[in-house]
Amino acid sequence: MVSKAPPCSAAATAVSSTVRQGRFGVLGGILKKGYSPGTVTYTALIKGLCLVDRVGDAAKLFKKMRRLGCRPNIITYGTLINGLCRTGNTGLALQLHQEMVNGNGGLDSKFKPNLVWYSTIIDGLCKEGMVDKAKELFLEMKGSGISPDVVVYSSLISGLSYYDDGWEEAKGLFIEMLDGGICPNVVTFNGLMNALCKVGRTQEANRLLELMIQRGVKPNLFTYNTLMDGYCMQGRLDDARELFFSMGNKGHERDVVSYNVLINGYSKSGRVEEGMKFYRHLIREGFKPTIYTYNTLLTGLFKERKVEDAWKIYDEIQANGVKPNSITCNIFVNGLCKNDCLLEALEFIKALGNTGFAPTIEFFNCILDGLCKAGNVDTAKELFYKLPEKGFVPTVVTYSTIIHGLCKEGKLEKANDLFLEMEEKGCAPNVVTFNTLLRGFCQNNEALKVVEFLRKMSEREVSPDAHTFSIVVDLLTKDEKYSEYLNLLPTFSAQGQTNDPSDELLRGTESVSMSIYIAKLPSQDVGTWARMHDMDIRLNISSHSKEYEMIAVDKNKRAEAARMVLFWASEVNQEYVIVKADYQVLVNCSFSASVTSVEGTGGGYGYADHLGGICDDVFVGLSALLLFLCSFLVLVSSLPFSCVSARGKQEERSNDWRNHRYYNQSWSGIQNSKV
DNA sequence: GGAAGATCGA
Repeated sequence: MVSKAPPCSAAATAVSSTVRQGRFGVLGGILKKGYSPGTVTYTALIKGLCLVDRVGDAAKLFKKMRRLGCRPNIITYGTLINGLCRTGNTGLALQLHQEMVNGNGGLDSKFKPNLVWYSTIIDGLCKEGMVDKAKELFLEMKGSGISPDVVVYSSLISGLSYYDDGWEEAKGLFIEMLDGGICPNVVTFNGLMNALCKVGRTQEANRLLELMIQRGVKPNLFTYNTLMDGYCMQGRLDDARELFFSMGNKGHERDVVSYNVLINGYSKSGRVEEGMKFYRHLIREGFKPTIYTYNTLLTGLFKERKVEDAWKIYDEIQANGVKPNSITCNIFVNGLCKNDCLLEALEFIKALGNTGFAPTIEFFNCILDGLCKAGNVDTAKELFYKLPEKGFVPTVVTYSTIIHGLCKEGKLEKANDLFLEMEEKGCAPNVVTFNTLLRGFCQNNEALKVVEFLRKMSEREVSPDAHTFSIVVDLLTKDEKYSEYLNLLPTFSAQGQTNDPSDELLRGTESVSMSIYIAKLPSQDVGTWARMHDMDIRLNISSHSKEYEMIAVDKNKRAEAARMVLFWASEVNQEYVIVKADYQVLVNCSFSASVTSVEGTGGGYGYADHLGGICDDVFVGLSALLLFLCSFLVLVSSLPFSCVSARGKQEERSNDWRNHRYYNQSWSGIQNSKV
């Protein structure tokens, strides 16, 4: 069917004005009267549907108009692309964009998108974390002769905060726009500050604040909330608090987000009581709490095992008319399971059924984990096998959870069987699955099994992570025969390794050293961790694995941080004795931090001397690890740090190592022991 | 004319 001439503009106007009110019956009326809608009418309808968030229907209508031979114009494309981007369907928007540029295989006319549409898609892509795609489009746009403006730059700069190292690129873009004569505005500054704060570079963010004031750009509420969150993430709660109270003086009243940020800071640092105080303050001041407020508080409460208080908060959510979301439900199910309130968790899920909330496989993963943690791995297995009947497809997480439960109870053979079963069913094991099994076998001193699974891992091209290394280190250091195992360790395939090997090596060694002492810390001692905020240490407590992960944000403070943590640990927990592995960590940290004056004797060397007295071959163990890392990277032929020295800024450090007597001594030891 | 920024879990 070919469309007739467009209907009279009066009809299109009627459609346009009524769709805005969401009255779509008008279209039916027009069709019944024998009018055939044209592009303008369709576009108006699509716009109306987008306005009331019925983007799916808008897309259907778009398809229909094309099927009926009515050609979309540039405004039709623009309207739909806008709607799709706004509702998190940027992938589809991108497809449309490409059709629009290429002319849909000759079916439709080609159009040249303008600045604002590029800006819309780039922003949408950034919001959905597809920053690489956004960068591609950015180049495409520049290639077609459109100069990006401050909005496009700002979108990209804030999008880059998705990546840990995004701040460097964000900074580059910032400089690029300055060079191009485009003035950054408050949004641009906020975006860059956020990228810096996300990785703990609050000092630089502060300098940026000064710069913006200098340039006459007035900071706003977003600026201060961003900075405050940066402080919180570093555990610098006192600074965050100070900023919170000083905001009023700077002419920016606090908003509910300011409260949320601070409450989140306290919750994450194991000081939920203080978070609660700010929550009460918020209510007293007449702010309306949001679901963020509650989710944050609940996370903190469950983390500190305050299940009763969590239920009280749940009542307050209802009382204050705030709508819980899927995150709230997840926090509850997870929190209850983790706090051994399995029955309550089941009740909770049952209650969710009445609210129309549909549990997902992730919910069952929580339940299964809860069952396993409570030592009911058999019940968990029963539930696990019932899931497919109910239409839930077990994921790699589901399998890994059960495998974890089995390993925990020493049922390693059954764990091994389930591994085979998951592969049979076509579910690919990931690094967590392997780590779980490896840990199980390590704890049982089954070195041959460890080697077998490392080999499987390499065959399936699953890249090991810091935990894998830490598990292997554990085996290497606790067993005298580590050099024998070392010869058995497979050489990992270089395929699938896209990262810069020297980067990987550095990350690997640093994470390993962290993991070692983390494993030795008293795991329930939240108070100790709270005292770390002066040290610029970002704390990430993973409730799932009940292990602590920490990153000293400032590399130069790592060694100091490690020392402090170890001594706190021995101070708080009388049973805690500093062992040789701890010294190893200190030495390793000192070197990796290039700190030269810890404990007076000169950084890592000082600890190395202590270490020498305790155990001469500790460095042999350390080098064994390095060698393992290197063989994994197929760098066996070169010295461990020769690849590192390729990076100019690490030159000094690698020399430190190579000249060090322990290092040389142990290196020759390893060379001899290698067949 | 339109487009951009901060807080929650796993």
